[in-house]
Formats: sequence, C-alpha cells, structure tokens
Amino acid sequence: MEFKLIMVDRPEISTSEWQVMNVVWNEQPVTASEIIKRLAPQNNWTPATVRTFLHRLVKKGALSYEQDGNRYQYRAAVTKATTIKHASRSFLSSVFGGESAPLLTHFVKASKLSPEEISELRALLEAKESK
Amino acid sequence: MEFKLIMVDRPEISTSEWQVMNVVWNEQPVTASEIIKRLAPQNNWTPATVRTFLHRLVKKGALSYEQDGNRYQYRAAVTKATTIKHASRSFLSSVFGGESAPLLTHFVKASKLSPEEISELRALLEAKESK
DNA sequence: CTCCGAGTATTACATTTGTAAACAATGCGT
DNA sequence: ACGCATTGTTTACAAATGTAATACTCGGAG
Repeated sequence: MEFKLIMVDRPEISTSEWQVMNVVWNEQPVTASEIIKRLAPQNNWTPATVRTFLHRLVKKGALSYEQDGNRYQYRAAVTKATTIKHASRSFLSSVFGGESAPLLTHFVKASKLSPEEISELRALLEAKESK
Repeated sequence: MEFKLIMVDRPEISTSEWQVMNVVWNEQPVTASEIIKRLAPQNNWTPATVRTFLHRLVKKGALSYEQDGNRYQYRAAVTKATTIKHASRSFLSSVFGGESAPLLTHFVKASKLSPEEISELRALLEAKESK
C-alpha cells in the first residue's frame, strides 16, 4: 500500500461567499442570523440564500461550526491571510499576467488614499528597497 | 412609448477567458489558431476548448472579428484598461471589502519588485501625496 | 469542378454559482 | 407536554464556466 501527500487546493471562494467570510472573520464566532442581519439587506438576499452560502462554505472547508443549543456558532476554518493570498495570486495571474508592478501602479492610480496611507506605503517600499 | 438609457455592465470575463483576452490585446488582430498555439499547451486545452472561449467572448461583446478568407481575425472590442478597471474594482470590493490601502499593502509585501519598479511606485505615491 | 482540410458553429455535459423554496429538527414559552 | 418559531438540511433550477466532441462550411489544390 502506498500513500501520497498531495496538496489539494481548496475550492475557490466565490464573490458572494467572500462577503460571508469577511463577516465571519470580523465577528467570529457568529451565528447564521447574525450574518444574515449583516448581509441580507444590502444584497437583497433572503435568509435562505445566506444559509446556502454558509452550507457551501462548510462543505468547502472554509468554515467550521460548533453547536450551541439549536443553533450553530460559525468560525473560519482558514485564515484570512492565506485565503487572501490565494485569491490575490490568482487575480494577479489572470488579470495582470502575473506582473505585480502593473497591478500596483493600477491600484495606486485608481485609489484615493489618505496622506497617512500614502506615507505608510512609501515607507513599506522604502524598506523593501533598502533590504 | 418610453425609453430608458441603461448601463448594462458587460458580463464578467472568466479567468480562462482572461488568458485569451490578454493574447488578443497583445497581438491583435489575431487568428484562432494563433491563440491556440499560444495558450493550448500550457493549459492542456484542446483547440476546441479555446474556440469555445473565443465564441463566448464574442457573444459577451469582448471580442469582435472580421472575416479574412475562411478564417477570422479577432480584435478586442473592449479596451484592456476599462476591462482591468472593472475586474479590479470587483476584486477590491469582494476580497478587500473595498479598502484599497490593505490591498496595496498586501501586494507590496507579497511581490518582488525591481529597484526601478520600487522607485517608480514611490514617485507615483509622492505625486499623489503632494497633489 | 470537386473534394479535403482548416476553420467556424452547434451541441454536450459536469461542476459551480446565484438564488431560493420546501422540508425537518428542536428548544422555548405557556 | 405541545405547538410554534427558529434554525438547519435537502432539493430546485437557471446561468456561467470548464472542457470538449461533432457537425457544418468554404476556399484552395488538383
């Protein structure tokens, strides 16, 4: 018998699901109705729709939960950092052909940034340069 | 009779389709077989698969073509700039909750940049700051 | 003028996503 | 103890996406 260690890259998280994940990362542990309260109105989602997303996220291994009475307390099962890393990599690769500099240029040009944010970014770049 | 001017936002371009678009933007006007030559090998796509993408992109209004003998010469029907703008906006919004600064921070940290690229970005930020 | 091959168009089918209703389980108030 | 309101589970269905085979068409070689 032979075993292999393979890297199964988790299924992608869709844009709707990202909204759910963002709420969970901010407020975990959190119940379904809490999430519904946060997201349903601005998206015109029925509660059932949000619950579908929760279900799918659990199936994808992005969320976990623990029972608490008759309800669930949801928690993220993946960190925001690694999830962002994956999504960013794939966005960078498909939209900008993997070239970071054009991406950064684009977003610098397209974003309005506070003076503080600007100097923070400049500092970051400076650090990178001298390293 | 009443008419309305509405803004139909073009259907999203999928990640596979982005690859096709990138080739077209670089080499337009370009034939299907040229695109196939560029993309099929590294993606393990059959020619038929690439042609499906071409078809869908035409239907989505992202590509146009003109007949040339028995083949088509494809051209982009949307500019790279506006397409990137849309994709970037939606990525920013779903993954980073619309906050540009964290996005920029993330990509600055995650990217390796040449010294030239770094100083160019710093210059861009500087300009933004003083404006 | 006919046939072939390259090219395009149509059809296929599984999976994912958006969107939600229907169904089932269960804890709480009376 | 019981029924209902709340929460979770299952099922539904259309559109988009990944992936490709098949069918059709037409221009150029013979």
